[in-house]
Formats: sequence, structure tokens, C-alpha cells
Amino acid sequence: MTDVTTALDLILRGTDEVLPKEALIKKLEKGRPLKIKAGFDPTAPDLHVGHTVLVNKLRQFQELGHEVMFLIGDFTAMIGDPTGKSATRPPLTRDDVLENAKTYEHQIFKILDPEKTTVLFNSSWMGAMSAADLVQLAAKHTVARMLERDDFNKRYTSGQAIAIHEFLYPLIQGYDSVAMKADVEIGGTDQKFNLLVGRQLQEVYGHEPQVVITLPILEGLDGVQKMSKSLNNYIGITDAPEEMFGKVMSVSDELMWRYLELLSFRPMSEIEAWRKEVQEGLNPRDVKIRLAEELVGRFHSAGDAKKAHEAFVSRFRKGQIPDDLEEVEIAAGTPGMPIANLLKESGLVKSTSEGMRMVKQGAVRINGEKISDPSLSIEIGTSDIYQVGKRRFARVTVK
RNA sequence: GGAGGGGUUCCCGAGUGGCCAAAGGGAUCAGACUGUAAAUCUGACGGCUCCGCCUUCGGAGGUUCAAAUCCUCCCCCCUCCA
Repeated sequence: MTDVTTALDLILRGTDEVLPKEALIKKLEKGRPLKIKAGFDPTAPDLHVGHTVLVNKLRQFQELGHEVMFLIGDFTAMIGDPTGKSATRPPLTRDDVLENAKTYEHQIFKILDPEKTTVLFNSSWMGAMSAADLVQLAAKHTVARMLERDDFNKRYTSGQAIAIHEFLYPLIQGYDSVAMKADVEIGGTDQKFNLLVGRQLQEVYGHEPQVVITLPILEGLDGVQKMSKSLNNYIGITDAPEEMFGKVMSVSDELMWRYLELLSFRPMSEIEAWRKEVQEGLNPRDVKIRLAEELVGRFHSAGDAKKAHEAFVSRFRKGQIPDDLEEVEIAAGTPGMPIANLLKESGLVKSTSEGMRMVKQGAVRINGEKISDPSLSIEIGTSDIYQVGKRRFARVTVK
């Protein structure tokens, strides 16, 4: 096993907090594989790279010889983590859970080593718990401590409702650590309270408390708000190679360094060297390309990464039309089809109004030729390449 | 149970009878500049058979030549009192 100083270096990379750090060192010094716990909600198996910050950390632990315990919170999902008001969620069936779990595995094993990963469900011990057991568990924690949690506190003081069962969420998440005998639990900074409950409960149950590691929430492509699907500022790990590549390239120079720290597997020493290169005049774009290739390579393949890179260069730097065009056939009703309708029918714009606008704004090209006449009509039997803006392309045949 | 405040176009938020497809900001899209950076500037931002027409302001009715704005009923949210 790697020596403790080197291991610590790797583990600390990109973390927000390690609580407490001394305990982590002690655990590492034992020289045995540690049990690393991370919990996931069974409802949202469609991951983006923001989620992988945590998974990457798990991977680092695996590289150091530790054992990852990937916990799917199918029982806790019944409660729903009480952030805000959404206390109840539609219940998932057993089949849903299993299917989502499979999707998770498929996605995380692009990063994690399946050999060193155990997938667990907390229903397997929580489902067996009796009401009496639950009362006993609840007796081990106090309301005052629960109210330390920021959002509970806010809601309580501002007179908003907190249902009793919401207190059970942190409690059960904490109990999971007891049941799993976790040595370390990793989560986002927003999970800090819940993670700490695990420490407290383990102690009450006579176990050695887990070390809590919190990781920052990754900013989305806008660089301001957290990465999320609903804000549409995410890089999905199932995004197509070219799309993924392009999204990485559109990140700001500043944000790029953060992405490198949290998403790249390159050693920090190497990344620092790149930083120096940029200071000495290297175009930051070229560093971004390295990251884009690494990510596409991870979630697709090295070959895809190379192709995406080439496509990117020809399309954006040289302004060429991509080779793998979408082919669309549409039927014209009348002798000719107005350009705006054609754009709408082919899916390049959402409405004819938008189509009109795009033409007026000079965003539309046919076979590379800019057009500006919104009353242009396209004849039947033609097949041309239409472009709207920089990214939307299609070969459209009018029948 | 009582008193009051509110629901406006993707979001926030103006608008209290015609000049309102509805201010302003955000998000988004396009153009310029670039490294598809960022920032900035310009423009667009309900739909359509697009210089005109049609459908929007919680829902359903009504008053009026004319309503997001007035009236009636209903639904939902919030604050305070009990």
C-alpha cells in the first residue's frame, strides 16, 4: 500500500473538508483496506460530470487499495431528503430501483473498478428493522442536534413545517454507516450534516466513527450555478463525443482549472505545470483540449476523443461543415416551401417565427451561402445543407 | 375559525379600462469580436399563410365600443391572529 503522505496528498485533492483529518491519518496508518461509503439516491441515475467529482474520489481510494461501498438509498428514498419542501416523492417500485441501480453501475464503472466495488441497498437492513428498533434508533439522537442542521433550523425559526419523518432521514443515513461499518463517508458539502450524524451514531453504537469527507459542488458550464440538468449547464456522461468535447471547450479559462482539479485524473503536479505554461504564453484553449480529450476518452474511447477533436477543429476553427450530417426528408405541400417552414419542419428551429427571425438575423446558410431573404421559397426536389447559427446543421431534401 | 396580501409571457418582476404581445432584469438564441473562451457591443426573444392576422396575463362566466386591468363564482399560494 502507498505510504501515508502520498495517499493523503491524493485524497485531499479537491476536497472541501476532511473531518477530522487526524482520524483519517490514523486510519490510513493501519495499513488495511478501508471501507469507503458513498450514498446515492435511486431516483436519478442519469449522471453528469458534476456527480463524478465524488465518484472520482472513490476511484482514488480504490487506487490506494481501499474498498468502495456504493450505497443505493432505496429505503431513504421513501422519505426524500428534506431539502426545502418536497417532502414526499412518488414511490419507486422494486423493479424501478433495480433498473436504476443497473444504470448506475453501467455509468460508474466507467470510472470505478468493479472488482473493488460493492453495491448495497439500505433497504436490506432498514426493511428488516422493527418499529421497536426504529424507536431505539430515534432515542439515540436529540431534537436539539437535529435543529443544528441549517435548513431545519431556518424552517423551524421561520415557522415552516417540519414533519417528524424528515428527522428520520439523517438518522437512517447515519445508521447506514453503523450497519456498513464505514471507515470513511464521502458526500457533497450539502451533505455535511447527514454525514456527521453517521459519526455520532457509530460512536453511540460502540464503533469507531467514520471520517467525513466533503467535496465541493461543481459549477456548471456558466461557471456560477451548480451543474444540474434543470439549469441545462451540464456535461452529461452519456453525451455524444462531439457534444461533450464542445461543452468542455466552452468553459471559461478560469473554470477550466477547477474542472481539471476535480475531473482530471492527471496528477496535480502536471496540472500545475500546465498552469505555468499558460502563464508563459500557451493558449488556454490547448489546455482545455487536453481536458476535453481526457473526458471523452473516459466516457467513450480514445478513438472517439481523437475524432471529436478533429471534428471540432474543422468545424469551428476552419468553419467547415461537419461530415456526419443529419439527413432529413420533408414533404412540401405547395409548389415551393417557404424557408421558415422548411427550417421548422426539419427541426432546425422550433417555430416558423423563429425561422423568420434567424433568416433576418443572418444566421441561416444554405450550402455555406448566407441568405437574408425571409420570403425565399425552396423548390421541390432540391437537397441542400442548411445551417442555423454555428451549431445546427442538417441536409434537407424537399419532396 | 378570523384578518390581510398575492397568482402576469422560461424565471424574477412592472403594469390597475384603450398608446399592451405587455416595462426592467435574468436565462436563452443570433450577429460582431474571438480561442465556438470569458468579457463586451448589437439585435431578437407567443404563434401564424409574418409589414397583417390570431392566441396569452390562475380558471370559468359577466360589464364595456374596448379588460391583464372592473364585477361574480371557483382553484391555488403566502402572512398575521385564534
